[in-house]
This record gives sequence, C-alpha cells and structure tokens, in this order.
Amino acid sequence: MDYNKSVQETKASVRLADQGDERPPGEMVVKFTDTPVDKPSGKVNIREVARQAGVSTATVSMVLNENPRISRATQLKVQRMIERMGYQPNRLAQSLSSRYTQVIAVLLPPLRHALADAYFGEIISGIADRAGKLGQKMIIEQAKPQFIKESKHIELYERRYVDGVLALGFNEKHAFLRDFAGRQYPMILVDNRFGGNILDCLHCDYRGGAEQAMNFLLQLGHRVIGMIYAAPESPTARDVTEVYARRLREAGIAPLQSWMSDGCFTDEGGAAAAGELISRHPEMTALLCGNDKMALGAIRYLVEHGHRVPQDVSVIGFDDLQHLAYANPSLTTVHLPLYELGVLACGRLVELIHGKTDRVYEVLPTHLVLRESTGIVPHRD
Amino acid sequence: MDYNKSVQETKASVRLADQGDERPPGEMVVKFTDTPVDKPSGKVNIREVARQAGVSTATVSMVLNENPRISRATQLKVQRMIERMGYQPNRLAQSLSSRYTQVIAVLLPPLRHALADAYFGEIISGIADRAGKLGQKMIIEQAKPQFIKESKHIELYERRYVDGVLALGFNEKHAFLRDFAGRQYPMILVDNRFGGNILDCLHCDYRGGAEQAMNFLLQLGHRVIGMIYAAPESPTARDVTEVYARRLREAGIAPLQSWMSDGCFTDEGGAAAAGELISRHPEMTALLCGNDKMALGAIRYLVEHGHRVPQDVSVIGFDDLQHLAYANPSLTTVHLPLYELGVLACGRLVELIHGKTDRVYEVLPTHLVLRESTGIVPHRD
DNA sequence: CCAAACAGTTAAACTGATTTAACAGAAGAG
DNA sequence: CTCTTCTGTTAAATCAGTTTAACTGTTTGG
Repeated sequence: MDYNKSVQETKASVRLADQGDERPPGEMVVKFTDTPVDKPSGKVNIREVARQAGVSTATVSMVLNENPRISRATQLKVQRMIERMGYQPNRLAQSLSSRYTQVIAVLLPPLRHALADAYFGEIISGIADRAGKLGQKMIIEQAKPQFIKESKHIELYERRYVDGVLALGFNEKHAFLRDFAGRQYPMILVDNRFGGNILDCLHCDYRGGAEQAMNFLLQLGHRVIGMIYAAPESPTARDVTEVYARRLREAGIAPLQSWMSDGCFTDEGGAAAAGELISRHPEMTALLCGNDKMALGAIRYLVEHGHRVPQDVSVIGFDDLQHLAYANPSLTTVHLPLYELGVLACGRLVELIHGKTDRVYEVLPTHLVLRESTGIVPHRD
Repeated sequence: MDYNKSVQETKASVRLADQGDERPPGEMVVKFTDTPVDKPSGKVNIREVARQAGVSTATVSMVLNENPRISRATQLKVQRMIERMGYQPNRLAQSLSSRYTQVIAVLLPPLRHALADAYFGEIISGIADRAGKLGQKMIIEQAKPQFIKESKHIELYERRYVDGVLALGFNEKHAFLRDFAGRQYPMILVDNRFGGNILDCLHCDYRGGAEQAMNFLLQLGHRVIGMIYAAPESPTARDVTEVYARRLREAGIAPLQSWMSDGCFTDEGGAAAAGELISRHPEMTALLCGNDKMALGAIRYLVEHGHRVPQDVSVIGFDDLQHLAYANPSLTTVHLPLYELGVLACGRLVELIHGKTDRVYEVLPTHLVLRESTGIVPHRD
C-alpha cells in the first residue's frame, strides 16, 4: 500500500473531537498541513523530515544510521531533505532509545586542583583527542569523598550520563574501584593496576623506567642514592621503590630504610623529603624521585641550602612534564607516554563499551631523558 | 486502564481500596500478593515506582521535582518507595522532556596539549567545582578548525548536548565567537572581552596587574624594560602592552618598538624572544612577560647565556602558576585569580541558562606576587 | 506456474521522563 | 442546602528518536 495514500488529512482539533469513537489501533493519524516544503521556523524533527520526504520516520532513522536495507534512491532522497531542512537528530532522544549515550567520563582523585596538574592534563589531552575522533563526548568528574559515599560513580551509568569511565590517579586504597570488578560497568583504571587483576587497566612501565634511571645513576658512580617516593599503596609507585632497592643490592649496596622519604607527589613534599634525606645522610649524592614535581621541589630545597645540582647532588624525576625541560637546571627524568596512554585508554574503553570482553591489560614503554640535573658522583676526601 | 487496576491491588492505599468498585476483597488479594513490592530484577522506571506506590507517574514526577501541589502524605509515601526500589530517574528522559540538559561545555583553543596547560587547568578546576555544586556536568571540547568549520559549536546546543558554553583562551581573531552575539545560545567568553561588548564575558584585571608590575620595576630603578607579549589580537593581552608603554612614557622613558617581542605564550617563544631583546639591547635590565611560561623560557635563556636573574636582569610574569613558586629562581609574577574566575564564570553561565538577561561583564582584581626573579637595577659603568 | 526467498518500507511499540487540562472531593460562602 | 473555590491527583499528550514484526512487491528456484 502506498504510504502517502494512507495519510489522512486531519487537524489536531478534529482529532480531539472524534477521540471518543474507539479508532482501531491500526489506523494512523497524521497531521498534514499545506505549508511549503521548507519550514524554516520551528525545530525540525525526524517526523517533519519524514513527512516532507514522503517516507516514514523509520526510513529516516535508517538512513541516519546507514542501515543497508534502505535503497540507494530512498537514501539519497532522504539525505537531500535532511540537508535542505538542516535537520540534526536530537541526541537525547537518540541515546534514550539506543543503548548508548556516546559519552565517557574521566574520573579524577579529589586533589585540590587536579585539573591544573600537568600529569593528569597530559593523559586527559590524549583521551580528549581520541574521544573526539570516536564521536564520544568527555565529561570530567572529581571523585570527592561525598561523591563516592553517594555512589555517584555508579549513578553515572544508571542515570545514563555515560557509557564508560576512565579512572585516573587511583590506587588499591580506593575501595570504590571494587564496584567495577563485576565488569557490569565499563571502566579502565589508567596508569595503575589493581590487586588480583580484577580490573581492566593500562599503565606505563614504571619498572623499566626505574631500571634505566638506577642503571644511569650507578654508572655515574653514585652509591648513596636516596629515594623520594609517594603513595606506597599504589602498585606502580611500588614498582619504582622495588626496583630502586633491588638495583642497589645488585650493585652491592645495602640501602637503608632511612634513604627513603615520602614526598606526597607534591613540590612541597619533595622539598621537605629532600631536606630530611640530606640532613640524615649528608653523604647522599643522588635522589630518585617518584615524579617531576617532587624532583622540582627537591632541587629547589637543595639549591636553597647550598647544594649544587648536579655537581653535589644528582636528581632524577618521573613524568617528563613539558615545561620542566625549561627549568633550571633542566630535569633528567623518566619519560612516561602519558598522552599516548590517554589515547589508548580511550580506544580500549570504547571497545569495552561496544561489547569486547577481553581483559584489558597493557604496559607502555618508558625511557630515560638525559638533561642537566644529573652528573657524575662528586669526588670527596 | 492498567493503572487503575494496580491501584486497587496496592495495600498501602486503603483510601482507594474501598472506593466504588464493589469487588469482593478476596479477588484483589489473590491477584497480586505473590508479587513482592520490591522488584529487584530489571530496571526500575517511573512507571514501576508509580505502580508500586499506588499513584500516577505524574505524581512521582512531581515528588521528584518537589512540586508544592503534592501533599505531605503522598510525598512521603512516594519518597519511601523511591528509596526502597533504589529508583534513579533516567536523566536522558528528563532532559528530553524538560528544557535542560544540565550539562555545560568548556571550549578550548586548538593548542596541542591545551588540557595539560596549567593556565586552562586552573580555570577549569574552578568551573568543575562550581558545576558540581550546581548539579551540572561539564564536557570538554577542543575547537579545532574542523570543529568550527562544521559549526559543531552550534551543534552542541542544537543536538542538545549542552545548555551553555564557557569559551577559554579565545580572542577577537576567532570569528566563530560572533555566532554567539545574538545571545540565542548562552555563552561566556572567559578571561577576555570582545569588541563592541557584543558577548558576555569575564576577565582578570590585566591592566591593574600590569600597572603594579611596571610600578614595581620602575621603583627598582629599571629604565630599559623589555616586554615579551603574545596574541596582539587579544584585548586583555593588549591591555598589558598598553599599560607597559604608557607607564614608561609617564616615567619619562620613550619605549622603542624593538623593546618588544612576541613570545607566543610558550616557553620556547619566551626564550627566543628574550634572546632577541637582549641581543638587540644589551643594556636591558628587566623583562615584563605576558605569562609565566614565557617568563620561565626567558629566565632559562638568560641563565644559559650568562645573565644572572635577578642580579643582571629582572623578570616578571603573569598567571602565578602553582609550581613556579618552586622554580629557580622563583618567579615574581602577577597573580591572576584563575580558579575564582572559573567559579564565577560557571555561576554566571548557569544564570544565563536559567533566563537571566543582564549582560555579563566583570573584571576580577589581580595583584603582584614578589619572589626572587626581580631585583634592583644593576649598577653599570 | 506456484511457492519460497528476498528487498524495501512502514506501523506500532518501545525508550522514560515532564506537563497540562481535567476532574473529584472537601471546605467555605451565601 | 446549593454554589463556588481550592487542593491534590490523574489521564493523556509530548519530547524525539530506534527497533521490530509485518507487509508489499519482485525475483528466483523447482
């Protein structure tokens, strides 16, 4: 039957007038007006497009979604009409009826200014670029205690805000991550791993980076090497301290517990830790730092207290943040491919969302970048 | 319809149970006592809640939206049921029928790693915090050329992705901003203004900051003061150069065009510009820089080429980025209240979205932060 | 030549909320 | 003892899409 013929010319008022008489459900009633084909005023929706193109909304929807069951002729006809009317599908309606919101969330720890942190910024940059290419929008959310307490991380899915989450800067202490163990809600833990391999995750090769850094310091002749670590509950952070201790022992050096100090991943913490280590062990000639910020703080402390870097003390960081190449002295550091990590994480997450079931676990290679903050061990009498 | 039936089956509604229908009570009991009130399986939607609570979906919706027309008794009854069933309204459906998506977008310029930039990060941090408190989600979008060409910035509204946009890091060169002049789409230009006051905007008091910086340098005895600027198409950036030139003239100094160089807002650019200025004018004793990054680059160049900072050359930046207090030397800089700017911008945007019509235009106070990169003019023979 | 397979399209049933006009019942006014 | 007003609640329309079963024609196979 021709669709056009089945259309009845009915006005809204008419329709209301005869609503009493139990129309058979099969009969379709469509408003039909004699307006010109183009209707510049008012919002265009799929029904309007369908009417003007002389097809059903199902057809328009299928054209929109490139369903192969639509013939080339119909496809062109509808596409032209979409073009002419400047129609753009309402994505709320699309998401409501399809299974996907096309939005992912980036979850950050509740640090004061997490977004101003170059470490997170670099990863998010990668995520954003990839998300854009995959047609995903990205929302950013900070996991404040209140947020977790109210299970807002699950609400993100349940209320259909997002299809998936990328969690940055969390570790095994963050118990809420266990809510994702069932894989009911697509989530990838970025730049860390989780005990028992119960979560999908991706991280940089901190172990390899630490290995390179320690080899370099040992080659330069350093023996009394301190370590400014942070977040011992983080597996990747522990990787660094483990390699640090192992390489020292392998070099015939017995590291003391007092060679290590917690710098809390901050500049202030790094400075304080450096102060502690140097006053405990004035003979210390090198410091391995868990991130660039702490390294910066450490250098700041050392220089302020009359130790030259690198002539008296060498310092190595982790991260390779952009502008620290411009610090004075510029920082020798382990380069972490944070941008690439973001890109990869986003891609993998979208795969998970679309039903891929393989456990995500990848480790991205790192390498040492030599700059000015390291030098050969000073000769002392 | 089935709604009425379900009302009768509900024990809670005693009032309704004995109304007109004259059914034998046995029948009602038999029918539905085997269905527990809680239905753990399957998604709960508003219809399910309404049925279990013995009310209509309209009532549940009104309870959800705290409509005062609902009686206290009904409100409590429904709220308890919502609690019991763990119901959470689908926000896609809510947004589809209400006028609001409860999402705002942060639009960033197409810089390589804009998100890793502390300047943007600080503002976004403020936006995120405020947005969270106002129940808004925040999506982040980079305005690549392709994005603008395809009018995706308008699509954000038309396809109901967002209710409003905060534009960061744009200036008068960015023609797409004119699309917002009609105020049809709520948008606030953050940390800049736009010719003819045709856009809502908020920015820091660059003029006042520049004034303080110049006064300080002049007080220290500096006469030959260079300026590393950037983005001359940006009104707020021009504020700084204008004040720079004016204050010099007011101090009886005639600044040359060659005292200024473009540093492109980057470390590299700052270093290059410093090199240019110092080689053109070896007698230069101070540099005013348009942002902290360029100041950092400039210091780096100077130190590398045997100029001591601040003994030979003083350097002042703009921004007051967190970690530059830990640089060596630490940076004297004009503090911009970027976090607060973000907080305010978000608040104002939400007001616009909710129909406020006053033109937004505010200027936030700035102040000079004294650190180590500035000192009195060196004595030369 | 008839039945089965196939291609293209549509009607109708979803998705899950909000909103408005209508309505029933109680209270207050005359 | 009516008539009006006020309150609280509901039915039904609406937002704007997707999806599926069913329904035409048209080929193709036996």
